[in-house]
Amino acid sequence: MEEAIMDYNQKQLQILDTAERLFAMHGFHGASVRDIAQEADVNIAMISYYFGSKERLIEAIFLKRVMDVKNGLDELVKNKDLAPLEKINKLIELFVAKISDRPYFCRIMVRAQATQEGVPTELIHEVKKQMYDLVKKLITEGQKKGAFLGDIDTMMMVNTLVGTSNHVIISQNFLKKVWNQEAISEDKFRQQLKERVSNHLKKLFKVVLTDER
Amino acid sequence: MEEAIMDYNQKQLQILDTAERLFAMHGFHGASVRDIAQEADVNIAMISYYFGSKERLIEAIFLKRVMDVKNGLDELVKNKDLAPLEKINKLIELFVAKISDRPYFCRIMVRAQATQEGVPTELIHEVKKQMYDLVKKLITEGQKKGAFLGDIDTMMMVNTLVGTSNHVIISQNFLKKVWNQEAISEDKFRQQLKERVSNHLKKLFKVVLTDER
DNA sequence: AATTCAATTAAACATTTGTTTAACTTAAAC
DNA sequence: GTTTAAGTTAAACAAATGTTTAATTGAATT
Repeated sequence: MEEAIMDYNQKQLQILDTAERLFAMHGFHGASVRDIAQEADVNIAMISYYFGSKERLIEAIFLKRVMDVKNGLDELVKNKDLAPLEKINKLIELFVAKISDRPYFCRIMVRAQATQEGVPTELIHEVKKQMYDLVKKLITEGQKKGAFLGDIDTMMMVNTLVGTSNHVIISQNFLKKVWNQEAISEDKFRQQLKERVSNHLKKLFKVVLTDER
Repeated sequence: MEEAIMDYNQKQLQILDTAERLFAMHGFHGASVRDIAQEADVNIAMISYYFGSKERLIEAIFLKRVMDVKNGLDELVKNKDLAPLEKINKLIELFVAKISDRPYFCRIMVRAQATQEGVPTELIHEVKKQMYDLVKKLITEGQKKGAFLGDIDTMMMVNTLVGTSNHVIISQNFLKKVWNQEAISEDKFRQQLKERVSNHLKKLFKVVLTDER
């Protein structure tokens, strides 16, 4: 991968950030290059100049963000001295924090999984596979140590972790309305939500994986 | 709602079905009216003739499908004589079956929740609210009868139900690859998946809501 | 001071977009 | 058989799309 070490200049970062937001809110085809250029306050030709094309632009966004997630997962594996359930809890915290802090990219990811609209499918599958394998490993380890129960649908647990987290993030606006929390600030609400979904998932995994409550 | 009772003719149904599939796979802006017309084997002008515009076309799709879900939920409420956990199980079965049998619409729904790309937001919020209220009611009832535990984050349980189901459906292709099930047919696999996610969620709810395993 | 090359721009490019038009066909109603 | 209205069509429409061009600026290098 040629662009593994990419240091973008200020203007390139403006473009990337704006594009991420607009792709998330209107979809790949719904966000025009002109809109992106205007909101990023750059000339429209600069996008082709720096990134080559619209497709390559969203690819750059993916490369930038997916690497983050991968590195985060790797970091977790190194923690050898944690108890099985503590490792699971760490993973939940880390994953929820990651997508909660990048709600725009989370939306793009969800879209990309639902379809294949000009998005690097292999990259997504790769990072998803990594996630599946990690959870599988953590649960199997816990079972071998006798800390976790035997009959667990590991794969479905991953789907619950990822699916619940994603759903909460993308439904943020709806939840804010339903819970009558429209007064408090965006950031504050996101922080609360992060906490709540994190605790919810931890409890869920604990009660499913172990005998304790 | 003027179009509550809409009986579409053959050609209109062709358009609706094709549009549902293409909107799901390429997004609202990614699927052109020309593509839809061509794949549905109708003249392009027929879409404006029957539905007025592209926006009104996707609205028609939503009206057609969302009503299905609403009616399904209403039907469930009538079952008075079921035990609390059996009601929950029934709800899970019904919900999973509904979105599993309509994977294209499921994808459109997920997209629509992630953003607001020319889609009737109120309609979605309405049916989501209904879902939330129903689960809340079922759990509260179970708690009053002493069948369910006390400290339950009801809202997050809904997010787990909806989020997990949606995620499994939209990740279908990925799961098929990861599990090396690429040999079996599309329908067969979807059936297996439906069964599996349904059982998973039932077990999840049981172990969280009650003391039994 | 002259040269070099990346950065920046407005304008133009060819396609594709959603929608409408106006002519034509079909088939039922009178 | 004529009239009426819905169904159907190819063509045309203006607007928007992603991308490229060719000219110009800027600043560093020679």
